[in-house]
This record gives sequence, C-alpha cells and structure tokens, in this order.
Amino acid sequence: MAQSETVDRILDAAELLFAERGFSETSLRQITSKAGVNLAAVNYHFGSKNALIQAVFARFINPFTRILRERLEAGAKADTPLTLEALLGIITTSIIQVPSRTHNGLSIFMRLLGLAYTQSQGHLRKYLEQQYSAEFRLFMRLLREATPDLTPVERFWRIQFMLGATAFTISSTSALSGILEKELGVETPVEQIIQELVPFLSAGIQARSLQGDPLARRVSK
Amino acid sequence: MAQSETVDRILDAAELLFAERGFSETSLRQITSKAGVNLAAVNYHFGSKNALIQAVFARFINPFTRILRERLEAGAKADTPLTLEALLGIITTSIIQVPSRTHNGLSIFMRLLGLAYTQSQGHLRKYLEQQYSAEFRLFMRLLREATPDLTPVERFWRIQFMLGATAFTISSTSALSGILEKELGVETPVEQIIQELVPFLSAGIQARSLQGDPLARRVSK
DNA sequence: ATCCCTGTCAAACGTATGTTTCAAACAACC
DNA sequence: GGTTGTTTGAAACATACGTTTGACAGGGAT
Repeated sequence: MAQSETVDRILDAAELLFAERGFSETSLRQITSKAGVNLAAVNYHFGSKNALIQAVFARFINPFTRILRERLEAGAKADTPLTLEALLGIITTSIIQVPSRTHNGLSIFMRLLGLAYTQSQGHLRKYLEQQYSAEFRLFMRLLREATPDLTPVERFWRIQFMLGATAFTISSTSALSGILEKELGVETPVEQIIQELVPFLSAGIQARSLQGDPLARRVSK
Repeated sequence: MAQSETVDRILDAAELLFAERGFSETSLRQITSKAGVNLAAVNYHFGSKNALIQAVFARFINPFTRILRERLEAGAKADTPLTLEALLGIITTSIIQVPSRTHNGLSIFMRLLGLAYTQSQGHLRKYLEQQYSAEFRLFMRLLREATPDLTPVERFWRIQFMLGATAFTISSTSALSGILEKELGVETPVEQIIQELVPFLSAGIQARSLQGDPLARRVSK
C-alpha cells in the first residue's frame, strides 16, 4: 500500500539523476537520499541497480510504445504506403504525446534514450531490444516502403545516420541548450528540437547518392 | 628513456578500453594490466585518470586539427565562399588522412569523440573546448557562409544533427558492419561510410524547414 | 665512486560502491 | 488480540576504485 509511495519516489529520483549524470556515475546512495528513502529500499523493491535502471525505462517507454504501435499499425493498414515525412511524423508526435509526470519529463526521457544507445550498458540494450523488437521491425518495414528508391545498403546506413543524429543530439540536449542560449539568446524546448529534426532527417534519407565525384553535384533549393 | 615505451603502452590500452566500455566503466587496473605495466605508472606519468583521458584525446586530435586547420584556412582565403559540399569534403578527407596506428583507429577515434560529447565528463568537454576553439570557430564561420539561407537556430541544431550522425555511426562501425554483412552479404569500409554520409548530411543541412506547419504544434508547458 | 634524477614495483591507503543482514515497525486478517 | 506477511531502518559486508607511499634499480653527470 505504502509500497507504491517508496517505489515511485525512488523512480522519480533515479530518472532525474540518471539523466543528469549517467548511469554508472549515479550511486544508489545519491538516489535514495534524494528520494528520502532508505538505501536498502532499492534492492528490496527492485533487486539490483541494473533492474532499477530497466524499471526507470519501462515507466517511460511502455506508454510511448503503446501509442506508437497503434499509429504504426493504422499506417500499415492504409491503402497507400506512408510517406517518409508521415512516418517520421508519427514517431515524433508519439514521443511528444507521452504523458509525463514532470514539466520537462520529455527532455529527460530523450536524454535517457540517448544514454541507453550511447552508453555501452549491455544489459540495457539487450532489455530494450527483446522488449520492443516487434515495434522496431514494423517501423523498418514501413520505412522500406516509404523509401523504395534506396538500395538496401544505402537504406541501412541512412537509418544509422538517422539514429545517430537523434540519439546524439537528444542525449546532449541540456548541455547544448545552454550553449545556444548563451550564444544566440534563444531557448529551444525539446518539442522544437524534434520538429527541427524531421526536415533534416527526411531530406537526408531521401538524398540522391553521389556516384562519381562529390563536387560536381548541385543542390536543388 | 624507456619512458616513452610505458607511456605509449598505457595510451594504447586506454584508448581501446575507453572506446569499448566508456570512461567511468574502465578502471586503471584494467588499463595497466592490459598494457602490462604497473598500476602506479598511470598516476606517475599522467597525474590522474582524468589527465590520462585528456592525453588519449590529445594524441588523436592534435594531428587531425593540424590538417584540418590548414585546409580550412586555405578555403577561407579563396575568393568565392566554399560550398557546403566542399566544406564537408574538407572535414571528411581530413579525418581520413589522419595517420592512425591501428587499422581501425578511425572508428575508435570517432567512438571516443561521441563518448566525450555524450558522457557528461565535465573536465573533458572543457578541455576540448578551450583547446580547439579556434578551429571550431573557423569552421562555424565557413559553414555560415556556405548556408546563408538558414536561420542561426536552424544552423545550430543542424550542426548537432550532423555531428551526431557522424560520431554515432562511425563509432559503432564495427558492430554495424557485422550486422550489415550478415543481412545483406556486403561489407563497407569506413571510408565508404563517410562517402555515404556526405550526401545525407548535405541534403539534411540544406533541407527546407517546415514552418507554419500546424500539424504538431503545441502549447509550451 | 658518489650523487641524483627518472622510472618501476609491490603494497597499502582511504573512500565509495552495490548488496546483505536482521531487528523493529507496520498493516491486514482470522 | 495475536499472528502473519510486508515494508522500513541502521548497520555492516565485501569488494573495487583512484591515489599515495616508500623501497629499489639503473644510468649519466659531477
């Protein structure tokens, strides 16, 4: 009963600290002291630190995956295949629409996602892969249909470029926003960064590949 | 005398292990035992673990920056401003031409760069920024001239996307190449991946931004 | 030969980590 | 009201970490 109280306090503190400093750099003592609970509570409720990390993710990702899957399946059922922009739009709006407890829950979520991909936490990647492989494969199928002109090799690498741009940017958002604000006096909410990403990715993925020398190609504007 | 021997062995082992597991996840004992030197050697030669991390970077980045700066300055002296493709070409070829000790030194380098950006190692970011700010600013100026149509905010974020796509992809090359080879029976050398990158980035950076798109606009918290 | 500087080595230091233990407090049920 | 199962609490556990120490070896230089 009072159980959920402690569990939630731990999850709240953990997700904040993880996003701030990374996984290895955050100790259970920092988490429990910020949460105002006993140190042993983590191991009692979650079993281990790794399990806590996965639980933090599950709380974020499960709602997102549910929303995303619905939309992807709706898109897959349509008569005409989705355009690339529509496909990317589905993902971004799904992310944005995940209900978040805190006011900047989204940026924390994205930062965690970036960390997960970047930081070589074997257990986390394995967990995410086997947990959400169905959605990932569906997305890949739709992407294939949306970019019929690409060769498989081109498509493979451009997916990596896309993932890289996204994960990398988002995972360093907090630091970057600070720089941008200092230099340009502007502040960019995560929602807008995601919006900025779509045209970039869309154009990049559909770019004409250069065969021959790179300098001869002209850009259409 | 035999000094350089030990220092190099440490740097070699450290750069490999850092790239493999990350900075916090790699202990000095792992490094020194892989290098076959005494544990105390790190603190003797470098002073601290953080200083070792910075030294690993310096060994990679210094030659690259030298090559890059020469070419950028040459490009800046020309009468007509560089095209975006030419600018990106300068960077990619500079990266490729960095002499590397090992056969996949390039992918290690990029992986480290990605980690530096992502892992919130304050000292490292500070070190890199103040060490190579001149080259970075020059590049930014040339990029600004190459993309006069972008707003500053757009340009800022697209640079991040570009960095992300590059660092992320190249850094996980070894793993990704394996996947690609298994699934498509093709093998892609790093140099070709970089070639694949140029059109992607070029098109992405110059993409028309979607503004006034009411689709996913949202009230800020 | 003596001194000194440099580099190596094994051992220890102090601290922080994740995890376990076990008694006490609590709530729920018969 | 006593019993049971669940949750907290303070303390200890074992281990791993980065760093420091002091002894020792090898050459050059004086």
